[in-house]
Amino acid sequence: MTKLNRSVERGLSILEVISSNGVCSLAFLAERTGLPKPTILRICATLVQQRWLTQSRSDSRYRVGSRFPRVNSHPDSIDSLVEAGASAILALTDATGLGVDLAAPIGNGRVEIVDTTRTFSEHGIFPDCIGYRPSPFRSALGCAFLAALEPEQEAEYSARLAVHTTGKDRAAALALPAKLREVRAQGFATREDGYWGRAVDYGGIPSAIAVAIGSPGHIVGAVSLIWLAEQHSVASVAKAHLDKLNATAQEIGKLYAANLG
Amino acid sequence: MTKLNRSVERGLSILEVISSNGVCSLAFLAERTGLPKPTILRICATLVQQRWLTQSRSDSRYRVGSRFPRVNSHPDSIDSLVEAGASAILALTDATGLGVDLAAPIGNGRVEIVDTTRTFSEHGIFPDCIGYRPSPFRSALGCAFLAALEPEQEAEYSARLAVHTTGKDRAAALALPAKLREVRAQGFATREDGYWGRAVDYGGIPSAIAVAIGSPGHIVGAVSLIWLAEQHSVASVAKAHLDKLNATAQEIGKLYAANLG
DNA sequence: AATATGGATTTCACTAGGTGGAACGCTATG
DNA sequence: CATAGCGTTCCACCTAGTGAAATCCATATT
Repeated sequence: MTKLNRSVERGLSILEVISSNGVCSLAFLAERTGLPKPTILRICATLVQQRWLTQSRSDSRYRVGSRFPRVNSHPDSIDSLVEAGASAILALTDATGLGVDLAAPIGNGRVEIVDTTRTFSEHGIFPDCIGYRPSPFRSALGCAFLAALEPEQEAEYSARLAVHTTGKDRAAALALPAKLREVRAQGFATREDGYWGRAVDYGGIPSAIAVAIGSPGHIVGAVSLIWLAEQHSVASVAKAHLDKLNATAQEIGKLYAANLG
Repeated sequence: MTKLNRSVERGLSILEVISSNGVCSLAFLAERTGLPKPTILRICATLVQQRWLTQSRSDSRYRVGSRFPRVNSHPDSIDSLVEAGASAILALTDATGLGVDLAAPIGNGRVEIVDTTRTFSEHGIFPDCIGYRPSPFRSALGCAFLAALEPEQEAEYSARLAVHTTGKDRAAALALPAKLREVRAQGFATREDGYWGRAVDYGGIPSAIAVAIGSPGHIVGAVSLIWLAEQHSVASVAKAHLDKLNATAQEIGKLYAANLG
């Protein structure tokens, strides 16, 4: 058997973690890959130098770079969505007292968080989530997006997503059809219990509900309300704020369409 | 300065060569990257094991695998094009005595060779080119395709292509606008002198002329005539066969449209 | 202001892991 | 049958990668 190259293996696993999770800190990469930090630092430095990754100047976290052969993403449409959503999500935060996340599809059935109103002092949840790509199966945003798609497109994406799925996500992927039926029935998606429930990353375990933005067959994103699980139940937040969340989604959708037209 | 990781660098350069050139043999990779073959073999074995590459069982050449975050390709439309072109390119070979290549766009401004009539004994040029992605700037097929696009789409693609361009291709990329004007003026595209002119890969230095298939704004591919440079000049082949080449392109375009309708 | 915390980064001695020239086996060509 | 070029294997060499520990640095806490 031909020998393999360990460094290349490690480089690929880092690329895979970043490409499926979006922006990643060194510590997060260490946790996910099980590699020592200096090793990751050197490999990431190489990837950055080759522009497969870029590194944020302020917090030195990594995300995919210009040379990464990405699935056709539409940076323009992401910009439009952020612009369309800016004031609406602030208003929703004011009205509810909760954090609001805005996510855009990135073309492969997944979404990426593109804006947020979270602040640590107000919502007890760390705000540095922009660029993060939550699980398509287990997160509120991811499920809201998938549930709103036309059946054919949903089938195509979920088949493609299943290929790259491992570990806990695998189980969630198998349970997806049931979950999406539930989402459609109740009119909003929820974050799976325990999903990414590392208190250290949030300051506390979060709960969230999310709905899609757009009309069936042309979904342009998703918005969510997010709060500390210990403070409110999903049911109570849904009862109190779901209508506002839906109104916000519709407003953003309209504004988005208007901006493009 | 943080140290870099040489193996990772090498792995990336291999991925880049394969992703832009399509199917690649070990020897081709060795030539392009300047690395010794055993090193490439080990790195490719790693990439194959991680499914970033697949290796053809018959001739052990490499191409992108299921884990490679690929640009959306359209296998269906490629199939249609091959079907639509099959008899037409055979007829063109019969009529001209030259080799004919058929290429389809892969969605990022580049084309991939999807069928050929080349046989070594008849045309003195090796036929194992299917799956290969010729340079968008320097090959006849690539330029014919770009020159036929609408200005906006051409601008978008060439901007995107320029990002990933290095070495000799970089110079060619800068000269592209002039080259495309020339292509439009004379009605066909030519292979750049010396482009991949390694006699060893062809049995001899080839020349080629190419035209696009389709109507402006909806280009579905390109066809080329290819021959040994020492046997005919570009001018003489164009004078003798350009009309047949154009007729073939039109015929394939019509058939393609009919098959889809 | 001082202290504590938890990241990112640097250092450095060690040696596992990668290297590549040379040799091999195979297949197609002449 | 000889040749050429390919992918692949071998293996002695030693560099290039490693990772525990130390250091730096920014932010939160007292």
